[in-house]
Amino acid sequence: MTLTPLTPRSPDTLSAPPAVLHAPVIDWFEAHARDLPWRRPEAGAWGVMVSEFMLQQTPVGRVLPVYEQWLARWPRPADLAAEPPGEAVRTWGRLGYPRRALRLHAAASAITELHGGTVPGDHAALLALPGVGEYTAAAVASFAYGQRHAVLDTNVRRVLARAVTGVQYPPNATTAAERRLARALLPESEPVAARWAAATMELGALVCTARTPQCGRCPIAGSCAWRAAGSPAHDGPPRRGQTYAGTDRQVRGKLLAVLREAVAPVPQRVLDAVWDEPVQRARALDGLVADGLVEPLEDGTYRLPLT
DNA sequence: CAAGCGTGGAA
DNA sequence: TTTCCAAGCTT
Repeated sequence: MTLTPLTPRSPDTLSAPPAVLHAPVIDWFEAHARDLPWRRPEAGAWGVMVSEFMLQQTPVGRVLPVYEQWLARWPRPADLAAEPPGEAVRTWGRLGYPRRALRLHAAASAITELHGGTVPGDHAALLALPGVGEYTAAAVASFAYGQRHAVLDTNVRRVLARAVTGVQYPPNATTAAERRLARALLPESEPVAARWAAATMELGALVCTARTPQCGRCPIAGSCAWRAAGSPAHDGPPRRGQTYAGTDRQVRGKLLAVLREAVAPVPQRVLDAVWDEPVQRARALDGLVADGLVEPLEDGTYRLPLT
């Protein structure tokens, strides 16, 4: 089989969607997909949704144990909705970005009240749920309900940037051009499109990785525009890195860690011990309260929210 | 639309 | 050691 390298071009000029990509990527997926619990049929739409929340900016390996605990304790949205949001925050553990736990709890409540306890399959209804954005709505509709959507996560964006556009990395923020390209590449058949979405994501996660892509194991290396161009290094402004040490985020993390472990309301002085700079400490705590992650009590103690 | 939001593993 | 980065969302 001869693969013709794709030359860099805009989606507007795609005379025909390069279906040459579909079969190799999907075949590779059939052979190499990881056996993840949220991909098994018994996960259901709720399992898929829980996994998508947890996987927002958190690696698979750290999600796995918490996912299992979560589904065992709250097998349906209504089970979670019946408990205080603080229990969601506590069970979230150290996955990071704990507002996601709060939003997942709020989403479970909305699903219970507005959708009879069943995760909606409608893209717009999904998008209306707390914590569900463009990516997560498409992912749930596609993975749980087999629908045809452009599922644009960081993995897919990187695969398309390289294989089709011919650059090492996608832009910092998702662009209209990327959405157009992803839509143009979507297989016509609904089930094939759903498979394609999962397959491109997995290819980005396992082979077409950010740092050291394993091109030797890539099913479309022969038609990759980036390789055809000589694998040029990223050109442009450096990708925005995140600092952490000394930030409010770090302080928030320390404060919340204390509250997660506590079985009773925590006195102010215990929280004061986690950070010595009082202005930043107060700002961080205020922020947690404002976010609804922490509940201040009349007596000056704090706990995870009951409401 | 850029900034803010956690955490830990790997290079 | 430092830096990068991991299935984003909200404001």
